[in-house]
Amino acid sequence: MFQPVATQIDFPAQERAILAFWKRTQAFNRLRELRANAEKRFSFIDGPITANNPMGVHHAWGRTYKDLWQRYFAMKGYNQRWQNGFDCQGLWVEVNVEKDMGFRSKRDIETFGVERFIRLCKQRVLNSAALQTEQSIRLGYWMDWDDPSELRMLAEKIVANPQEIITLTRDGRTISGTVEQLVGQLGLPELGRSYFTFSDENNYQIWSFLKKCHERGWIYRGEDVIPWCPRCATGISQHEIDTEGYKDREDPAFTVRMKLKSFDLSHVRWVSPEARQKFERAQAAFLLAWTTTPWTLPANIMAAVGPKLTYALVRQVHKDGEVAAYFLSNKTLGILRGEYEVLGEIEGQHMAGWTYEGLFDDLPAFIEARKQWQDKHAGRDFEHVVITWDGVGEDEGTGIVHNAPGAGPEDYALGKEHGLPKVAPLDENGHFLEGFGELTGKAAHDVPDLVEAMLKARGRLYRRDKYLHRYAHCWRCGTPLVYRMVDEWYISMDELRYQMMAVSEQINWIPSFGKERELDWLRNMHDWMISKKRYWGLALPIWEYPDGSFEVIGSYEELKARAVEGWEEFEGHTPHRPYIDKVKIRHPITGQIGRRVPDVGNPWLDAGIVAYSTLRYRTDRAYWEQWFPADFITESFPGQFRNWFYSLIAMSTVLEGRMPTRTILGFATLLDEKGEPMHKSKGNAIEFNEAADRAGADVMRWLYVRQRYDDNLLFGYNALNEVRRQVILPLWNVYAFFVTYANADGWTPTSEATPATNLLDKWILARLAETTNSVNAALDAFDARPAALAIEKFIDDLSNWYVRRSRERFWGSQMTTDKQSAYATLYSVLTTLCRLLAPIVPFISEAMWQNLRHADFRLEHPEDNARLAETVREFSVHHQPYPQPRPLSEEERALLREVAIARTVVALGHSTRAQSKVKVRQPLPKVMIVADEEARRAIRAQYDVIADELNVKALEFVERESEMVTYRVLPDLKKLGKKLGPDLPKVREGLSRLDPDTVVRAVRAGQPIAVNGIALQPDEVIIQAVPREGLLVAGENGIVVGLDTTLNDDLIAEGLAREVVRRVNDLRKAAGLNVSDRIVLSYNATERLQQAIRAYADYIRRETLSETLTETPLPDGHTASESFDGEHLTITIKKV
RNA sequence: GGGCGAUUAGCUCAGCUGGUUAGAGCGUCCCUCUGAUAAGGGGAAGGUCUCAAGUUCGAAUCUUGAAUCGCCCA
Repeated sequence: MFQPVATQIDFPAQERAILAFWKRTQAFNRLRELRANAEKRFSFIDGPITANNPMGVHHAWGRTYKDLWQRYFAMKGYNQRWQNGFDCQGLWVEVNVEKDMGFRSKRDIETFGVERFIRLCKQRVLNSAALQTEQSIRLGYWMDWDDPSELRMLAEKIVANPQEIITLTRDGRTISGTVEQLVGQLGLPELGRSYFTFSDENNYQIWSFLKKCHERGWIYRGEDVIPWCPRCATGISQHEIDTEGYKDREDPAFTVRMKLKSFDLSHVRWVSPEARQKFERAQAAFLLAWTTTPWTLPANIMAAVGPKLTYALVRQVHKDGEVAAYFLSNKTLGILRGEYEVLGEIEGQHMAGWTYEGLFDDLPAFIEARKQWQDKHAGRDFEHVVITWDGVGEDEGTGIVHNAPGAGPEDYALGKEHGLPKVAPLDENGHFLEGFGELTGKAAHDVPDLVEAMLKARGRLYRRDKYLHRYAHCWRCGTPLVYRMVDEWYISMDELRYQMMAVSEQINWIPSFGKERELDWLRNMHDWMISKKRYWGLALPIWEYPDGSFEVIGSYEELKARAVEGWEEFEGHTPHRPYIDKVKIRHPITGQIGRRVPDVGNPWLDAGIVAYSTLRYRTDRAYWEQWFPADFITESFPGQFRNWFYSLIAMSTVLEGRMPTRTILGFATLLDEKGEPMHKSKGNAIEFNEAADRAGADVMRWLYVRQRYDDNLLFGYNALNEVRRQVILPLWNVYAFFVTYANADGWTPTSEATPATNLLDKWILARLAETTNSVNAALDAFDARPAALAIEKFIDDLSNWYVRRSRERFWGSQMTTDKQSAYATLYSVLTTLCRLLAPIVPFISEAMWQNLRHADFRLEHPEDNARLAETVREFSVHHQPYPQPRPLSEEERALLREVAIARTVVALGHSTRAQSKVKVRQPLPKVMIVADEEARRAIRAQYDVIADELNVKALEFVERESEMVTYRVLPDLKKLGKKLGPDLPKVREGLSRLDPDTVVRAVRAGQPIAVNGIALQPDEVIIQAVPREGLLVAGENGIVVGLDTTLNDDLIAEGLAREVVRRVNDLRKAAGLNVSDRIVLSYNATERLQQAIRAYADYIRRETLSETLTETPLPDGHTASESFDGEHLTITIKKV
């Protein structure tokens, strides 16, 4: 006996029961044991999930793929590592801890204490990891998970007392150490389970990578002007400003007047001689420069003009009587206020070298800058000068760009190029430094009004406008960025770039455009900025000496050997600030004392090293060799070309010059059902837990798996419900159907396989083999969608054809050979299907498997679970071998074609019935079919099935086709187009005039046809059969089906009998009877109906499991009364 | 500013190298089956294929331009 199966089932509840079953039986550990000694290995490396917040439904998408292929290869017998990863270090953790603690700046952290702050960061990571672990388990994701309660215990203790000695157990072994030490060992061989990028090994492995870069001369300290987040007080690297970093923002646009000091008018084309005189009478000449970042104006050094642009010289008389001359691009005159007069024109290239009075030369910062400049340049001063730059446009502004080399990246490069000084106005919090007068201490984005007032006081403001543009914001905290001149550490890409491109070429990118994207990124990327002026992260292993030289330390051991100071304070701690900062080293030659640069590392270093750090590259090279490179990695595409994929490839290229993975699968972005990004603040976000509770993990997984990789996934409950209805429910219903009848018949699986003789059985087994082949091929190619679609089609065939057509075979009370065969076939199909489905929908496949294979063990009973795990070695569906592909026999292929044709005929028949409004319940004398020889063979073979489906007494092939169809003869355009060209319309027209029947006869006889003097070969025309009125044609096979709707009394009576059967069975259902319950039936009916019931009494009794059928009213029982087809019927049933 | 891609039914998308009547799923409406019943099946309505010009016997498909929207990079 199987456990009874409910058709109305709460799938999420069932999933929770399966999770409990897996936990009690340690099903995952059994799988690891079963595969531990396998020769074949499938190496998957997990891209670490940011351990910062709960997991979202977008994470579940990628994690479904990760689980899918790990399970698939496990079933195929491959050994695996099953290691999940958490990304732990970096600004995102700091930002959240700051938020929790109410910190507003780095100073708050310093006041609070860096050491305590780092502990809070570790705590947040551990708590998030615990939550994400629980959620991943809920998704059905099988990994070597940590115990969430252990992680929470560590999280609590890492703050309470990191030096407490504790003991953890693993497989009966105990491992002791301080909390801090053990946290630093998470994921390492001793403790196992998920890797954490904050682990000691991960950090030290990056050290050795950086040392290797340094040995090649690629590490350098560079001064640059970079995007800077004033809140986080750190640089934001090029890698991090992705499109999400840009947001619309309104800024003030200032047009300022820069008063010219020296200029050369010899190239000016004056509009008239008077114009020149007018210019000379003006009080002053100005450049009109434009900017949308007014806070950079106090750092202005230069003004740039486009060398090829043409500038107009205009004269304006202002209200206060000032007569001024202005230079601005002649395409931007619209920016001028009031009346103006154009005096002349000059090319930008002739303006180079002109000088102007600085806007803020009176500020102490400028006075100081001049002093320093003069000290360096033998007393020579610098001038504010006009330079030319191709980057100047005239679509907006004035065609003259103000330039502040200390406050903009292009400006910085231009300043360098022209040998001009840089005035850096901002401190690390984005506030003005000393020497900027009233501006000092104010935030860059807060000063427009002040700058406006200062410019006005100096007579330099021309106008102020509002300007809406896309502006870079901090990707973590959303603060608008500034540009700031700083020292940062870089890895030079000069050589590495090309090596990385070569490595990227070797990788199989899915979808294939991924490779081009990565190569494009590599071609264009700047040197890799690896430093961050923060606290929580990789301690950059760079020790600097007072003379500016530096060394890179490659390991813990090396540092220990080199340490001359502070080692005692550091020892026993993870390599994080502040302890690591205590360690000092001595320069081997100069003897100077070096201290570590305070910077931490770019977090992508942490994630990129995992192909080495988690595979024991430093400690167990043989192990590494076994698992490197990965066979497969997968992450969401957007962003990862510059992030994880990039850093993974970079580090592997440096360390080994090899690809880190053979295949990279990328997929698009998850959006809400309307196609909009999910945001908590927008209220359209769906929490993972909520989705799992409402829809179930299997349903979610199916939605993910059937998604196209390069399309965004529009995720929502409608889509989920669709999957449930189309895939999960039909599957479950077939299973429930099987169990219901098998139990009613007392059927149990036998070991000997009975060869299928019934055509339906043979057919569904062939379909299963066909499906198995497609699914294997798709999954081998890491192509999830075709696998899901093939299974969907199979489930549909199973449910809507095999089971529907086989139903009657399960009904009789006797156990016949055919019934035996039907049970055996359906059982075999279901158990194979469970295995086929297992990697995609691990829960429902397990639920079905356990009942089909281990019905004696109750899933919900812990004692049964224990007994099962003891007695059956491969007790879970996930321990089973995956269904293997096999070639189909010729007979099977023929059968598949045959059924396809039969189903076409049925579909056409149903369609004609619908059109003629004769319901299927009413038997009809015959259908007439036009079909070619192959189709006729198929139809004959499936005669009974078709007749029954269509409820007709006979199928009849129509010999004289003209009874049912007329013909249309068309030219085969593909063939004739090339051959005839412009003559085609003539032939086309001519052909349409010929008698179709004559043409058909000729074509069938293989004779050419003459059309307007051109001979067409038989294969150059296409003959279409056009069904006559009331008939239908199937396009592909040219099959035409017509219905004979003539009725006689007998057919009508039979139709009425079927109505009665249906209504009785409705009543049975309404009365809550079992399908096998027997009843007594009484009725009262109008005349014609009464006669029909009498005539078909046996049939009705049989179809309703009625032992008696009488007109004597039953005293009690369930009664229904209905009218149909002009008749009236009252029935009463009673269970016996 | 540069590069790439997209624009097809109310919605989400197919439509290969030009070819005869442009498809699917969802949604809507109608019908229907019923020992799977909080399902299943069938049918219908719905499209100037973003716009304009060109190439061609023939253009959703190729070319050019425009518009709009994405993505990537400055």
